Amino acid sequence: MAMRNKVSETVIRRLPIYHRIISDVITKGIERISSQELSKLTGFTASQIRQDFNNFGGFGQQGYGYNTEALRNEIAEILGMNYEYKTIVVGAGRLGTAIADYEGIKNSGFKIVALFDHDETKIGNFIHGVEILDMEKLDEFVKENSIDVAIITVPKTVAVDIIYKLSELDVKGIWNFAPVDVYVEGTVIENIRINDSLFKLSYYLKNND
Amino acid sequence: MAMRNKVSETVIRRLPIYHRIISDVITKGIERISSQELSKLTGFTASQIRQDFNNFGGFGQQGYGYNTEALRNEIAEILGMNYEYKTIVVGAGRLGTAIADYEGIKNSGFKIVALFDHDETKIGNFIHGVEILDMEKLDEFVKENSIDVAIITVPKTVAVDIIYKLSELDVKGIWNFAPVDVYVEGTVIENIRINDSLFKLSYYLKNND
DNA sequence: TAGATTGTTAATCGATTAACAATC
DNA sequence: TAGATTGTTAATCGATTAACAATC
Repeated sequence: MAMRNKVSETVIRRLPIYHRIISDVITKGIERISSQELSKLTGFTASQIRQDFNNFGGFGQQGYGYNTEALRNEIAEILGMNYEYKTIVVGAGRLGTAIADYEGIKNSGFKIVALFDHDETKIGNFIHGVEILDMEKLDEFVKENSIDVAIITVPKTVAVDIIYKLSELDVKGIWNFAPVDVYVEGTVIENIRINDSLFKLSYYLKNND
Repeated sequence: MAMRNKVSETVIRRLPIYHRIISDVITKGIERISSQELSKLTGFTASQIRQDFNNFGGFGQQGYGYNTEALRNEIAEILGMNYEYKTIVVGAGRLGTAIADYEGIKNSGFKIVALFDHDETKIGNFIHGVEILDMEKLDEFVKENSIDVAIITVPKTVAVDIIYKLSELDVKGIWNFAPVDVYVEGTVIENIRINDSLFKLSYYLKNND
């Protein structure tokens, strides 16, 4: 799988969907699948699916389709799911601990090594074997353990400063759950605007047809 | 604000962003704003912003720009944020309670009236004044209280069945956090694939330029 | 009025779909 | 081989950007 011209974000957004659906199919013991069948499962057109895959190289075989195992591995490789990222969770409230607890995280290559919080009643507790540390020790910990990724679940008011600081400390990726968009040169930031999705629901509740 | 031709989902997805940013601006006491200034704040082009708004009617004034208060109200109206939806949370684990607890929910017109769980140690507890009820009573409760919206935070394995059931019980909207895509005729379902966003992060960590 | 900025039409760009030759 | 289905080019569609007349 050689990487060529920049692939558009529209395509990247579909890759995790392909990965999930192909994984489901593999679980059912199915070894090959055509773009036609994938179309039924994903709702995308067969043509689009072939186009998407061919951004990264030819994964299929004419007259046969795609081998499900091979296809899943290719997509996992493209998405970087085979790497391990040392990850911390900043903010050990309900959301932070929910995320630390979440099955999907572990299987995706993000290894959570610590949580951080100011609350003294929380410090020292363990969430699924991972300790909650004092927020005061954040800088030191990040430096000493060369942390790759931080998941931000602190309130909006402090989130921005923490993200700037983590960027300076050379954290490479940020998964930000605080409802503010932050962009920092040289750091990959995914802003999760959970609220926005709720408004979308609200819109379609009103304009349902 | 009269509604005309179907507005594309691309536009709808931007509306919550406009709403959030205009709200911030209002907090700062700013009363008018041009598409040019909004462009700087949102990262969308001024032209696109004007196009987006004009899907719903002319909110601005030539030579002046947009009145921030009026604009926010128009967008809130379009998004249906002025309605109140009777909402339940199905699954009172860490994620379910985090969501029930979440500031953003209350301000967006979704009023959480109950949580549901099987776990007897949780039943009867209160999260921010909202009681956790026995999952067995879900059907009865939904019927008697004409629930509009359900937030699903139960595991994947049971999520699909619960969503089908809720649809039959006439719940109008579903905010689904289980990592399965569900579509049911006549019910508005927003599937939140929190995992997919993580994979996107993973991709950009690998292909950062 | 003159200046500013919208609303809207036209031009461009990018993404999706259709079609089919290549080939397993 | 014949049938199936990919990989890829060309056609279409939709979304974004540019431009500017309308007008506050």
